[in-house]
Amino acid sequence: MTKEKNNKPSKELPLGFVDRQEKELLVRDFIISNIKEIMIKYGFQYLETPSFEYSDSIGKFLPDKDRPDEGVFSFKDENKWMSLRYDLTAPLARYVAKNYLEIPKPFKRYQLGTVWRNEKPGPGRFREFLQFDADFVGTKSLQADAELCVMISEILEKCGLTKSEYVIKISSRKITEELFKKININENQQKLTTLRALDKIDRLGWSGVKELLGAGRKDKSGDYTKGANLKSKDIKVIEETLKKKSPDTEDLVEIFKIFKNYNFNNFEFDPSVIRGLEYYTGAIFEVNLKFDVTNNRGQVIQFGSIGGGGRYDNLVNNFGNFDAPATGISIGLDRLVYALMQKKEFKVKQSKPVVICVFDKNSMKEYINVQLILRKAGISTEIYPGESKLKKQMEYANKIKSPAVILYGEDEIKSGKPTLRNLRNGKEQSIKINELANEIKKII
RNA sequence: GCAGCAGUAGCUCAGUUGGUUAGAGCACUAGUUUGUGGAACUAGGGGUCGGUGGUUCGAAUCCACCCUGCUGUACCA
Repeated sequence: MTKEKNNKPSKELPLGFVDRQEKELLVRDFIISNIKEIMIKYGFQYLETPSFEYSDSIGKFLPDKDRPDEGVFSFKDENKWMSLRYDLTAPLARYVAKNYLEIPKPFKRYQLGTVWRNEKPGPGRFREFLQFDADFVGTKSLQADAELCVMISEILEKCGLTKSEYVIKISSRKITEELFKKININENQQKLTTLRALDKIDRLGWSGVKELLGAGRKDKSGDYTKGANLKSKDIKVIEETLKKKSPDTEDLVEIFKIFKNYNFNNFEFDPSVIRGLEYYTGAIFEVNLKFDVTNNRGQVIQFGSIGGGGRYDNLVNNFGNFDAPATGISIGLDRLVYALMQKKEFKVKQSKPVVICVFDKNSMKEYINVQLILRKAGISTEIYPGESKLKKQMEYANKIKSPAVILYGEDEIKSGKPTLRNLRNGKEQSIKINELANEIKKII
Protein backbone atom coordinates (compact mmCIF):
# COMPACT_ATOMS: atom_id res chain seq x y z
CA MET A 1 0.00 0.00 0.00
CA THR A 2 1.41 3.33 -1.02
CA LYS A 3 0.21 6.85 -1.56
CA GLU A 4 -2.37 5.62 -4.02
CA LYS A 5 -4.46 4.22 -1.20
CA ASN A 6 -6.11 7.59 -0.81
CA ASN A 7 -7.62 7.19 -4.25
CA LYS A 8 -8.80 3.65 -3.64
CA PRO A 9 -12.29 2.80 -2.47
CA SER A 10 -12.77 2.50 1.28
CA LYS A 11 -12.83 -1.00 2.73
CA GLU A 12 -14.85 0.23 5.68
CA LEU A 13 -18.52 -0.64 6.06
CA PRO A 14 -21.23 1.90 6.70
CA LEU A 15 -22.00 2.36 10.39
CA GLY A 16 -24.10 -0.45 11.78
CA PHE A 17 -23.65 -2.80 8.84
CA VAL A 18 -21.62 -5.98 9.20
CA ASP A 19 -20.24 -8.91 7.25
CA ARG A 20 -21.61 -12.12 8.62
CA GLN A 21 -19.40 -15.16 8.50
CA GLU A 22 -20.19 -18.81 8.09
CA LYS A 23 -20.10 -19.70 11.77
CA GLU A 24 -22.81 -17.15 12.48
CA LEU A 25 -24.84 -17.96 9.37
CA LEU A 26 -24.97 -21.64 10.23
CA VAL A 27 -26.41 -20.82 13.64
CA ARG A 28 -28.91 -18.58 11.93
CA ASP A 29 -29.82 -21.34 9.47
CA PHE A 30 -30.31 -23.72 12.36
CA ILE A 31 -32.71 -21.29 14.02
CA ILE A 32 -34.57 -20.69 10.76
CA SER A 33 -35.08 -24.37 10.09
CA ASN A 34 -36.52 -24.76 13.60
CA ILE A 35 -38.81 -21.81 13.03
CA LYS A 36 -40.13 -23.16 9.73
CA GLU A 37 -40.77 -26.56 11.21
CA ILE A 38 -42.74 -25.11 14.10
CA MET A 39 -44.64 -22.64 11.91
CA ILE A 40 -45.90 -25.53 9.83
CA LYS A 41 -46.94 -27.34 13.00
CA TYR A 42 -48.86 -24.27 14.15
CA GLY A 43 -50.46 -23.74 10.77
CA PHE A 44 -49.08 -20.37 9.68
CA GLN A 45 -48.74 -19.32 6.04
CA TYR A 46 -45.37 -18.32 4.68
CA LEU A 47 -45.25 -14.82 3.17
CA GLU A 48 -42.64 -12.55 1.66
CA THR A 49 -43.10 -8.86 0.97
CA PRO A 50 -40.56 -6.54 -0.68
CA SER A 51 -37.77 -4.76 1.16
CA PHE A 52 -39.01 -1.40 -0.08
CA GLU A 53 -42.42 0.11 0.48
CA TYR A 54 -43.69 3.55 -0.35
CA SER A 55 -42.76 5.72 2.59
CA ASP A 56 -46.33 6.65 3.37
CA SER A 57 -47.28 2.96 3.68
CA ILE A 58 -44.92 2.60 6.58
CA GLY A 59 -44.23 6.18 7.55
CA LYS A 60 -47.62 7.44 8.52
CA PHE A 61 -47.85 5.02 11.42
CA LEU A 62 -44.76 6.31 13.07
CA PRO A 63 -45.37 7.09 16.73
CA ASP A 64 -43.87 10.53 16.55
CA LYS A 65 -45.67 12.22 13.74
CA ASP A 66 -43.52 15.31 13.95
CA ARG A 67 -40.52 13.47 12.51
CA PRO A 68 -42.05 10.94 10.12
CA ASP A 69 -38.96 9.88 8.20
CA GLU A 70 -36.41 9.73 10.94
CA GLY A 71 -35.15 6.25 11.59
CA VAL A 72 -35.72 4.87 8.11
CA PHE A 73 -33.56 4.77 4.99
CA SER A 74 -35.39 6.47 2.17
CA PHE A 75 -34.86 7.68 -1.35
CA LYS A 76 -36.95 9.31 -4.02
CA ASP A 77 -37.98 7.12 -6.95
CA GLU A 78 -39.33 9.41 -9.69
CA ASN A 79 -41.53 11.59 -7.55
CA LYS A 80 -42.46 9.16 -4.81
CA TRP A 81 -40.56 8.52 -1.63
CA MET A 82 -39.81 4.91 -0.84
CA SER A 83 -38.19 3.46 2.26
CA LEU A 84 -36.55 0.26 3.36
CA ARG A 85 -38.98 -1.41 5.75
CA TYR A 86 -38.16 -1.03 9.43
CA ASP A 87 -40.27 -3.99 10.54
CA LEU A 88 -42.51 -6.71 9.11
CA THR A 89 -45.70 -5.61 10.83
CA ALA A 90 -46.40 -2.49 8.80
CA PRO A 91 -45.91 -4.36 5.49
CA LEU A 92 -48.27 -7.06 6.79
CA ALA A 93 -50.93 -4.46 7.50
CA ARG A 94 -50.46 -3.10 3.99
CA TYR A 95 -50.63 -6.62 2.51
CA VAL A 96 -53.81 -7.46 4.38
CA ALA A 97 -55.46 -4.22 3.28
CA LYS A 98 -54.44 -4.79 -0.33
CA ASN A 99 -55.59 -8.43 -0.43
CA TYR A 100 -58.43 -8.21 2.04
CA LEU A 101 -61.07 -9.92 -0.08
CA GLU A 102 -58.92 -12.90 -1.06
CA ILE A 103 -57.19 -13.84 2.15
CA PRO A 104 -58.69 -16.20 4.71
CA LYS A 105 -60.07 -14.53 7.79
CA PRO A 106 -58.58 -14.84 10.27
CA PHE A 107 -55.24 -14.73 8.47
CA LYS A 108 -52.22 -16.37 10.03
CA ARG A 109 -48.91 -15.64 8.43
CA TYR A 110 -45.23 -15.82 9.29
CA GLN A 111 -42.38 -14.04 7.62
CA LEU A 112 -38.59 -13.95 7.75
CA GLY A 113 -37.00 -10.84 6.39
CA THR A 114 -34.28 -8.27 6.68
CA VAL A 115 -35.29 -4.94 8.14
CA TRP A 116 -33.33 -1.69 8.32
CA ARG A 117 -33.22 0.98 10.97
CA ASN A 118 -31.40 4.25 10.67
CA GLU A 119 -30.41 4.45 14.32
CA LYS A 120 -27.34 4.17 16.47
CA PRO A 121 -26.22 0.52 16.62
CA GLY A 122 -25.14 -1.25 19.80
CA PRO A 123 -23.74 -4.63 20.80
CA GLY A 124 -25.70 -7.32 18.95
CA ARG A 125 -27.69 -4.52 17.44
CA PHE A 126 -27.27 -3.43 13.84
CA ARG A 127 -28.84 -1.17 11.27
CA GLU A 128 -29.60 -4.18 9.09
CA PHE A 129 -30.92 -7.33 10.68
CA LEU A 130 -33.11 -10.35 10.15
CA GLN A 131 -36.46 -10.50 11.81
CA PHE A 132 -38.98 -13.27 12.27
CA ASP A 133 -42.64 -12.35 12.62
CA ALA A 134 -45.79 -14.38 13.24
CA ASP A 135 -49.18 -12.73 13.37
CA PHE A 136 -52.90 -13.40 13.56
CA VAL A 137 -54.99 -10.85 11.68
CA GLY A 138 -58.78 -10.67 11.92
CA THR A 139 -59.41 -12.17 15.32
CA LYS A 140 -60.03 -10.73 18.74
CA SER A 141 -59.68 -14.16 20.31
CA LEU A 142 -57.19 -14.19 23.16
CA GLN A 143 -56.43 -17.77 22.20
CA ALA A 144 -54.31 -16.18 19.46
CA ASP A 145 -52.29 -14.05 21.89
CA ALA A 146 -51.73 -17.01 24.15
CA GLU A 147 -50.73 -19.31 21.34
CA LEU A 148 -48.09 -16.88 20.10
CA CYS A 149 -46.34 -17.05 23.46
CA VAL A 150 -46.52 -20.83 23.61
CA MET A 151 -45.16 -20.98 20.09
CA ILE A 152 -42.22 -18.65 20.72
CA SER A 153 -41.33 -20.67 23.74
CA GLU A 154 -41.32 -23.85 21.68
CA ILE A 155 -39.03 -22.23 19.12
CA LEU A 156 -36.55 -21.07 21.76
CA GLU A 157 -36.42 -24.47 23.38
CA LYS A 158 -36.00 -26.17 20.05
CA CYS A 159 -33.00 -23.88 19.52
CA GLY A 160 -31.46 -25.14 22.72
CA LEU A 161 -32.53 -22.68 25.40
CA THR A 162 -33.72 -24.19 28.66
CA LYS A 163 -36.66 -22.92 30.69
CA SER A 164 -34.33 -21.21 33.12
CA GLU A 165 -32.55 -19.30 30.35
CA TYR A 166 -35.46 -17.26 29.05
CA VAL A 167 -38.81 -15.92 30.14
CA ILE A 168 -41.73 -14.29 28.38
CA LYS A 169 -42.85 -11.21 30.22
CA ILE A 170 -46.44 -10.16 29.78
CA SER A 171 -48.49 -7.11 30.49
CA SER A 172 -51.35 -5.26 28.86
CA ARG A 173 -51.84 -1.77 27.53
CA LYS A 174 -55.12 -1.85 29.46
CA ILE A 175 -53.18 -1.71 32.72
CA THR A 176 -51.45 1.53 31.82
CA GLU A 177 -54.65 2.98 30.40
CA GLU A 178 -56.38 2.44 33.72
CA LEU A 179 -53.39 3.87 35.49
CA PHE A 180 -53.53 7.05 33.42
CA LYS A 181 -57.20 7.43 34.26
CA LYS A 182 -56.48 6.95 37.93
CA ILE A 183 -53.77 9.60 38.08
CA ASN A 184 -55.46 11.79 35.55
CA ILE A 185 -52.87 12.14 32.81
CA ASN A 186 -54.41 13.14 29.50
CA GLU A 187 -51.63 14.83 27.66
CA ASN A 188 -50.08 12.49 25.10
CA GLN A 189 -46.51 13.66 25.56
CA GLN A 190 -46.66 13.10 29.27
CA LYS A 191 -48.17 9.64 28.74
CA LEU A 192 -45.30 8.74 26.39
CA THR A 193 -42.65 10.00 28.78
CA THR A 194 -44.26 8.03 31.58
CA LEU A 195 -44.41 4.82 29.54
CA ARG A 196 -40.81 5.20 28.44
CA ALA A 197 -39.72 5.70 32.02
CA LEU A 198 -41.53 2.56 33.15
CA ASP A 199 -39.93 0.58 30.35
CA LYS A 200 -36.50 1.21 31.85
CA ILE A 201 -37.07 -0.42 35.20
CA ASP A 202 -34.92 -3.45 34.24
CA ARG A 203 -31.87 -1.32 33.74
CA LEU A 204 -32.36 1.57 36.11
CA GLY A 205 -34.36 -0.01 38.90
CA TRP A 206 -37.25 1.72 40.63
CA SER A 207 -35.04 4.54 41.94
CA GLY A 208 -33.98 5.50 38.40
CA VAL A 209 -37.50 5.24 37.08
CA LYS A 210 -38.73 7.38 39.97
CA GLU A 211 -36.31 10.12 38.91
CA LEU A 212 -37.55 9.91 35.34
CA LEU A 213 -41.16 10.11 36.46
CA GLY A 214 -40.30 13.20 38.47
CA ALA A 215 -37.88 15.93 37.48
CA GLY A 216 -35.31 13.93 35.55
CA ARG A 217 -32.16 11.84 35.79
CA LYS A 218 -28.43 12.25 35.25
CA ASP A 219 -26.69 9.17 33.80
CA LYS A 220 -23.20 7.78 34.45
CA SER A 221 -21.61 9.89 31.76
CA GLY A 222 -23.19 13.04 33.17
CA ASP A 223 -25.87 13.32 30.52
CA TYR A 224 -29.23 14.58 31.76
CA THR A 225 -32.66 13.21 30.79
CA LYS A 226 -35.75 15.30 31.41
CA GLY A 227 -38.50 13.60 33.39
CA ALA A 228 -42.29 13.39 33.17
CA ASN A 229 -42.80 15.83 36.05
CA LEU A 230 -45.46 13.81 37.82
CA LYS A 231 -46.63 14.68 41.32
CA SER A 232 -45.16 12.53 44.05
CA LYS A 233 -48.58 11.18 45.04
CA ASP A 234 -49.07 9.99 41.44
CA ILE A 235 -45.66 8.38 41.44
CA LYS A 236 -46.78 6.55 44.57
CA VAL A 237 -49.83 5.20 42.69
CA ILE A 238 -47.57 3.98 39.88
CA GLU A 239 -45.30 2.28 42.38
CA GLU A 240 -48.30 0.41 43.83
CA THR A 241 -49.41 -0.67 40.35
CA LEU A 242 -45.97 -2.04 39.55
CA LYS A 243 -46.02 -4.12 42.70
CA LYS A 244 -49.00 -6.13 41.55
CA LYS A 245 -48.23 -9.81 41.37
CA SER A 246 -51.18 -10.86 39.23
CA PRO A 247 -53.20 -9.03 36.61
CA ASP A 248 -56.66 -7.63 37.21
CA THR A 249 -57.47 -6.85 33.59
CA GLU A 250 -59.83 -9.27 31.86
CA ASP A 251 -57.58 -9.96 28.89
CA LEU A 252 -54.60 -11.15 30.91
CA VAL A 253 -56.74 -13.21 33.29
CA GLU A 254 -58.13 -15.01 30.25
CA ILE A 255 -54.73 -15.46 28.58
CA PHE A 256 -53.24 -16.92 31.75
CA LYS A 257 -56.10 -19.41 31.90
CA ILE A 258 -55.29 -20.53 28.38
CA PHE A 259 -51.62 -20.92 29.32
CA LYS A 260 -52.73 -23.33 31.98
CA ASN A 261 -54.54 -25.43 29.40
CA TYR A 262 -51.35 -25.56 27.37
CA ASN A 263 -49.36 -26.43 30.44
CA PHE A 264 -47.25 -23.40 29.67
CA ASN A 265 -45.68 -21.71 32.64
CA ASN A 266 -42.48 -20.04 31.51
CA PHE A 267 -44.03 -16.57 31.63
CA GLU A 268 -44.12 -13.77 34.13
CA PHE A 269 -46.67 -11.05 34.71
CA ASP A 270 -44.75 -7.79 34.65
CA PRO A 271 -46.67 -4.49 34.55
CA SER A 272 -43.45 -2.63 33.67
CA VAL A 273 -43.37 -4.21 30.21
CA ILE A 274 -44.23 -1.36 27.86
CA ARG A 275 -42.50 -1.88 24.48
CA GLY A 276 -42.72 1.83 23.76
CA LEU A 277 -45.08 1.53 20.84
CA GLU A 278 -48.12 3.58 20.50
CA TYR A 279 -49.93 1.09 18.32
CA TYR A 280 -50.41 -1.67 20.87
CA THR A 281 -53.94 -1.91 22.22
CA GLY A 282 -54.01 -4.98 24.48
CA ALA A 283 -51.66 -7.69 25.67
CA ILE A 284 -47.93 -7.02 25.28
CA PHE A 285 -45.15 -9.63 25.27
CA GLU A 286 -41.45 -9.38 25.67
CA VAL A 287 -38.95 -12.21 25.31
CA ASN A 288 -36.01 -11.88 27.69
CA LEU A 289 -32.88 -13.92 28.22
CA LYS A 290 -31.90 -14.69 31.77
CA PHE A 291 -28.17 -15.21 31.29
CA ASP A 292 -25.43 -12.61 30.93
CA VAL A 293 -24.34 -11.66 27.44
CA THR A 294 -20.81 -10.35 26.94
CA ASN A 295 -19.08 -8.43 24.16
CA ASN A 296 -15.86 -9.59 22.47
CA ARG A 297 -13.82 -8.18 25.34
CA GLY A 298 -15.70 -10.31 27.81
CA GLN A 299 -17.59 -7.42 29.41
CA VAL A 300 -21.22 -8.01 30.33
CA ILE A 301 -23.37 -5.72 28.22
CA GLN A 302 -26.92 -4.38 28.32
CA PHE A 303 -28.47 -6.76 25.83
CA GLY A 304 -32.17 -6.10 26.20
CA SER A 305 -34.89 -8.32 24.84
CA ILE A 306 -34.56 -10.60 21.84
CA GLY A 307 -38.13 -10.13 20.76
CA GLY A 308 -41.60 -9.05 21.63
CA GLY A 309 -45.01 -8.18 20.36
CA GLY A 310 -48.58 -7.71 21.32
CA ARG A 311 -52.08 -6.93 20.21
CA TYR A 312 -52.64 -4.10 17.75
CA ASP A 313 -56.32 -3.92 16.84
CA ASN A 314 -56.22 -0.69 14.82
CA LEU A 315 -53.17 -0.93 12.59
CA VAL A 316 -54.76 -2.35 9.45
CA ASN A 317 -57.51 0.23 9.74
CA ASN A 318 -54.97 2.89 8.92
CA PHE A 319 -55.31 1.72 5.30
CA GLY A 320 -59.09 1.99 5.24
CA ASN A 321 -62.02 0.47 6.96
CA PHE A 322 -61.25 -3.14 7.74
CA ASP A 323 -62.38 -5.50 10.42
CA ALA A 324 -58.89 -6.64 11.22
CA PRO A 325 -57.94 -6.76 14.89
CA ALA A 326 -54.53 -8.37 15.12
CA THR A 327 -51.84 -9.74 17.38
CA GLY A 328 -48.27 -10.69 16.61
CA ILE A 329 -44.83 -11.41 17.88
CA SER A 330 -41.36 -11.02 16.45
CA ILE A 331 -37.82 -12.13 17.19
CA GLY A 332 -34.60 -10.39 16.20
CA LEU A 333 -32.78 -13.38 14.77
CA ASP A 334 -29.32 -11.88 14.82
CA ARG A 335 -29.67 -11.05 18.47
CA LEU A 336 -30.74 -14.60 19.18
CA VAL A 337 -27.75 -15.86 17.18
CA TYR A 338 -25.41 -13.55 19.10
CA ALA A 339 -26.75 -14.80 22.42
CA LEU A 340 -26.87 -18.47 21.43
CA MET A 341 -23.25 -18.44 20.29
CA GLN A 342 -22.22 -17.39 23.78
CA LYS A 343 -23.47 -20.61 25.28
CA LYS A 344 -20.42 -22.85 25.58
CA GLU A 345 -22.33 -26.05 25.01
CA PHE A 346 -23.85 -24.73 21.79
CA LYS A 347 -22.31 -26.26 18.68
CA VAL A 348 -23.38 -26.30 15.06
CA LYS A 349 -21.84 -28.88 12.77
CA GLN A 350 -19.78 -27.53 9.90
CA SER A 351 -18.85 -30.01 7.20
CA LYS A 352 -15.61 -29.12 5.50
CA PRO A 353 -14.40 -30.76 2.31
CA VAL A 354 -11.85 -33.53 2.00
CA VAL A 355 -9.06 -32.09 -0.16
CA ILE A 356 -7.63 -34.05 -3.07
CA CYS A 357 -4.08 -32.82 -3.56
CA VAL A 358 -2.84 -32.03 -7.03
CA PHE A 359 0.57 -33.57 -7.87
CA ASP A 360 0.51 -33.42 -11.61
CA LYS A 361 -1.84 -31.60 -13.92
CA ASN A 362 -1.72 -34.55 -16.30
CA SER A 363 -3.41 -36.71 -13.69
CA MET A 364 -6.43 -34.43 -13.40
CA LYS A 365 -8.66 -37.14 -14.82
CA GLU A 366 -7.72 -39.47 -11.96
CA TYR A 367 -8.40 -36.80 -9.35
CA ILE A 368 -11.76 -36.04 -10.87
CA ASN A 369 -12.62 -39.70 -10.80
CA VAL A 370 -11.98 -39.84 -7.04
CA GLN A 371 -13.87 -36.60 -6.55
CA LEU A 372 -16.93 -37.92 -8.39
CA ILE A 373 -16.93 -41.13 -6.38
CA LEU A 374 -16.73 -39.28 -3.07
CA ARG A 375 -19.31 -36.67 -3.98
CA LYS A 376 -21.64 -39.41 -5.11
CA ALA A 377 -21.25 -40.94 -1.66
CA GLY A 378 -22.36 -37.59 -0.21
CA ILE A 379 -18.93 -36.56 1.04
CA SER A 380 -17.93 -32.92 0.72
CA THR A 381 -14.90 -33.08 -1.55
CA GLU A 382 -12.73 -30.73 -3.51
CA ILE A 383 -9.69 -30.94 -5.72
CA TYR A 384 -7.16 -28.40 -4.43
CA PRO A 385 -8.21 -25.25 -6.27
CA GLY A 386 -4.84 -24.06 -7.50
CA GLU A 387 -1.34 -25.03 -8.51
CA SER A 388 0.96 -25.11 -5.52
CA LYS A 389 3.53 -27.21 -3.84
CA LEU A 390 2.21 -30.01 -1.69
CA LYS A 391 3.19 -28.14 1.45
CA LYS A 392 0.94 -25.24 0.42
CA GLN A 393 -1.87 -27.62 -0.28
CA MET A 394 -1.52 -29.17 3.17
CA GLU A 395 -1.47 -25.75 4.79
CA TYR A 396 -4.61 -24.86 2.88
CA ALA A 397 -6.40 -28.02 3.99
CA ASN A 398 -5.39 -27.34 7.56
CA LYS A 399 -6.56 -23.75 7.37
CA ILE A 400 -10.03 -24.61 6.11
CA LYS A 401 -10.26 -27.30 8.82
CA SER A 402 -10.55 -30.10 6.32
CA PRO A 403 -10.88 -33.49 8.04
CA ALA A 404 -8.54 -35.27 5.59
CA VAL A 405 -6.52 -35.02 2.41
CA ILE A 406 -6.17 -37.54 -0.33
CA LEU A 407 -2.70 -38.02 -1.79
CA TYR A 408 -2.94 -39.57 -5.21
CA GLY A 409 0.45 -39.27 -6.86
CA GLU A 410 2.21 -41.33 -9.48
CA ASP A 411 2.82 -44.38 -7.27
CA GLU A 412 -0.68 -44.43 -5.82
CA ILE A 413 -2.26 -44.13 -9.25
CA LYS A 414 -0.20 -47.07 -10.44
CA SER A 415 -1.35 -49.26 -7.55
CA GLY A 416 -4.89 -47.83 -7.61
CA LYS A 417 -4.64 -47.09 -3.89
CA PRO A 418 -4.73 -43.43 -2.85
CA THR A 419 -3.22 -42.41 0.49
CA LEU A 420 -5.73 -41.01 2.94
CA ARG A 421 -4.23 -38.68 5.52
CA ASN A 422 -6.31 -37.91 8.58
CA LEU A 423 -5.60 -34.28 9.40
CA ARG A 424 -6.73 -34.54 12.99
CA ASN A 425 -4.20 -37.17 14.04
CA GLY A 426 -1.80 -37.20 11.08
CA LYS A 427 -2.28 -40.91 10.40
CA GLU A 428 -2.03 -42.17 6.84
CA GLN A 429 -3.36 -45.27 5.22
CA SER A 430 -3.42 -46.56 1.72
CA ILE A 431 -6.90 -47.55 0.59
CA LYS A 432 -8.54 -48.92 -2.52
CA ILE A 433 -10.60 -46.33 -4.36
CA ASN A 434 -13.89 -48.15 -3.87
CA GLU A 435 -13.34 -48.35 -0.09
CA LEU A 436 -12.30 -44.73 0.25
CA ALA A 437 -15.75 -43.32 0.92
CA ASN A 438 -16.43 -45.68 3.82
CA GLU A 439 -13.06 -44.98 5.41
CA ILE A 440 -13.63 -41.22 5.18
CA LYS A 441 -17.06 -41.50 6.74
CA LYS A 442 -15.40 -43.03 9.79
CA ILE A 443 -13.22 -39.93 10.12
CA ILE A 444 -15.96 -37.40 9.66
C1' G B 1 -28.73 13.38 19.21
C1' C B 2 -26.03 14.11 24.17
C1' A B 3 -21.83 12.61 27.37
C1' G B 4 -17.15 10.00 28.71
C1' C B 5 -13.01 7.36 26.78
C1' A B 6 -10.06 5.93 22.69
C1' G B 7 -7.67 5.79 17.42
C1' U B 8 0.35 3.66 16.07
C1' A B 9 1.50 -2.79 10.75
C1' G B 10 -4.01 -7.40 8.82
C1' C B 11 -4.83 -8.23 14.64
C1' U B 12 -3.30 -7.10 20.01
C1' C B 13 -0.44 -3.39 21.76
C1' A B 14 4.65 -0.68 23.47
C1' G B 15 6.66 4.04 22.24
C1' U B 16 9.72 7.39 28.52
C1' U B 17 9.52 15.09 30.05
C1' G B 18 8.54 16.83 21.94
C1' G B 19 14.80 14.82 19.50
C1' U B 20 18.09 10.85 14.13
C1' U B 21 15.88 6.08 9.63
C1' A B 22 8.73 4.32 14.57
C1' G B 23 9.05 -1.07 17.65
C1' A B 24 7.27 -6.14 19.68
C1' G B 25 4.12 -10.49 19.60
C1' C B 26 0.70 -12.96 16.50
C1' A B 27 -0.59 -13.32 11.32
C1' C B 28 1.51 -13.15 6.27
C1' U B 29 5.55 -14.49 2.34
C1' A B 30 10.03 -17.36 1.17
C1' G B 31 13.47 -20.97 2.79
C1' U B 32 15.67 -25.03 6.15
C1' U B 33 12.49 -30.03 3.75
C1' U B 34 11.53 -29.51 -5.08
C1' G B 35 5.48 -35.94 -1.90
C1' U B 36 3.19 -33.96 3.64
C1' G B 37 -0.39 -29.20 7.64
C1' G B 38 -0.73 -28.10 13.02
C1' A B 39 6.12 -27.39 16.29
C1' A B 40 11.06 -25.02 15.68
C1' C B 41 14.73 -22.00 13.24
C1' U B 42 16.40 -18.25 9.37
C1' A B 43 15.27 -14.32 6.17
C1' G B 44 11.65 -10.94 4.19
C1' G B 45 7.33 -7.78 2.97
C1' G B 46 4.03 -4.57 5.28
C1' G B 47 3.09 2.10 8.60
C1' U B 48 2.39 9.61 5.13
C1' C B 49 1.45 6.95 13.88
C1' G B 50 -7.33 8.30 11.89
C1' G B 51 -7.60 13.26 8.78
C1' U B 52 -6.72 18.55 8.15
C1' G B 53 -4.63 22.86 9.97
C1' G B 54 -1.55 25.19 13.79
C1' U B 55 2.69 25.85 17.62
C1' U B 56 8.07 24.51 17.19
C1' C B 57 14.74 24.34 14.69
C1' G B 58 12.13 19.56 15.23
C1' A B 59 5.41 16.46 16.41
C1' A B 60 3.12 9.61 16.95
C1' U B 61 3.88 12.93 21.36
C1' C B 62 1.38 19.81 22.42
C1' C B 63 -3.25 22.84 20.53
C1' A B 64 -7.87 23.39 17.38
C1' C B 65 -11.41 21.36 14.26
C1' C B 66 -13.20 17.08 11.72
C1' C B 67 -13.78 11.66 11.03
C1' U B 68 -14.15 6.79 13.08
C1' G B 69 -14.72 3.26 17.13
C1' C B 70 -16.11 1.73 22.21
C1' U B 71 -19.24 2.49 26.58
C1' G B 72 -23.36 4.88 28.76
C1' U B 73 -27.71 7.69 27.73
C1' A B 74 -31.81 9.32 24.47
C1' C B 75 -34.86 7.42 20.56
C1' C B 76 -36.29 2.56 18.93
C1' A B 77 -42.25 1.35 14.51
